[in-house]
Amino acid sequence: MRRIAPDRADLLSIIGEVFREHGYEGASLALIGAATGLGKGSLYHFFPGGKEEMAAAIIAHIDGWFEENVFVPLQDRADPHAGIERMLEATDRYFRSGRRVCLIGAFALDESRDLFAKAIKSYFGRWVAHLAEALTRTGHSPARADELAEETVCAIQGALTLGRAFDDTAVFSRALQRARAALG
Amino acid sequence: MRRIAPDRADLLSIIGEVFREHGYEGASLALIGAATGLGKGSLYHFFPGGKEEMAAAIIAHIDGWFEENVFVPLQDRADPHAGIERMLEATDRYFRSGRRVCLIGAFALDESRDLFAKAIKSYFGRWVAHLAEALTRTGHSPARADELAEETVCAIQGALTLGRAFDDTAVFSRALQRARAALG
DNA sequence: GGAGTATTGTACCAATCGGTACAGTAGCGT
DNA sequence: ACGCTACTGTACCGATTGGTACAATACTCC
Repeated sequence: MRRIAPDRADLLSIIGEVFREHGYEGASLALIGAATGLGKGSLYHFFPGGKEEMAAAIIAHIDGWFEENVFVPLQDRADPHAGIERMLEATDRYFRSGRRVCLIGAFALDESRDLFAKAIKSYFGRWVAHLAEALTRTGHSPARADELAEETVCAIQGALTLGRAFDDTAVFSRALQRARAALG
Repeated sequence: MRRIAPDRADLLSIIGEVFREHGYEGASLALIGAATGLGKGSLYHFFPGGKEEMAAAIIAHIDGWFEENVFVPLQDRADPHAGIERMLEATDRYFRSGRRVCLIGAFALDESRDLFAKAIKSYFGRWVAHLAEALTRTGHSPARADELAEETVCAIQGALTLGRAFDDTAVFSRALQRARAALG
């Protein structure tokens, strides 16, 4: 009966979009099934832990992507400026220039935060910490680097919210431009 | 059978907290009933349109609060600096120094945005626009004022997200301090 | 105190929720 | 061709969802 042989990464991406669009509560198994083309049988075969395991796997998947494409570049000791630029590019790519919303940010807002608090805290914590370290390498004082890093991640998250509210991707582009100027 | 005679504002505040905490989908009538102490009979008496009417009424209620406490002060033509300071104080008060999350921002992220798109867009739009006007009065060019206003509202929204992720109200306080410095 | 309205609890509804059980099929290695 | 595992569809579960109906009670004004 196998229709598609979806590798796990594809599956996680699809399910991730459902969570992104509808939130944790709103993402029903019916919606997930429709989006993936999989019945409950298959879904529970891949994720015996059900919805909660799906969400956890997606968070881990996103976390892995950021680790590789955002956090690792920031640790470039040779050229911190290049690392920061690569982070901004990866961020723009990931959020599709503002067309996409931050799933982990959305989870942070409502009650689903309690289920995934550790992972959420770790994700944002590493983002800020690695950016701050890169900024100290570009010559900023540790205190100033912490401040700038937190400000930048706040600006990105806020721009995703406002961009979505206005249904206008330009908000996100402008925020990234400002970040580029402030960090450069 | 009447136990309490809750005025509508109190009722909206209580229900608002439920939506804030659980999101639109997650805020079930059972939760709302438990929080307010009202049965379905009463709830549907006050809000014949059900959950959607409740959410719309809450958005309007919040909108009204911001209109009065945030947007009107920003329109102070005599002393724009004082208006901006009053906006920052009201914002801090409203979000309880970061302990509270922005309901309208949360709605903007998930699918419930589609139901309330107009109201959400208007809320953030007026916030940015009135702040920008105040900034032109303090001597900024219109272009620079728009930029600063958008940046500030993004920073506030982002700080609410990060503050909640870290479970740390200091994130929000620092963001407001930065805003104060940038706008002053 | 009586009439009329505002408010309430309860019973009920079909639909959907997340989750389980399981028999059956597909695909693969041998 | 065989057996084993991976995968899948379907039927089903109890609980909960948002919503309706309505009779009963509380309150208000005359």
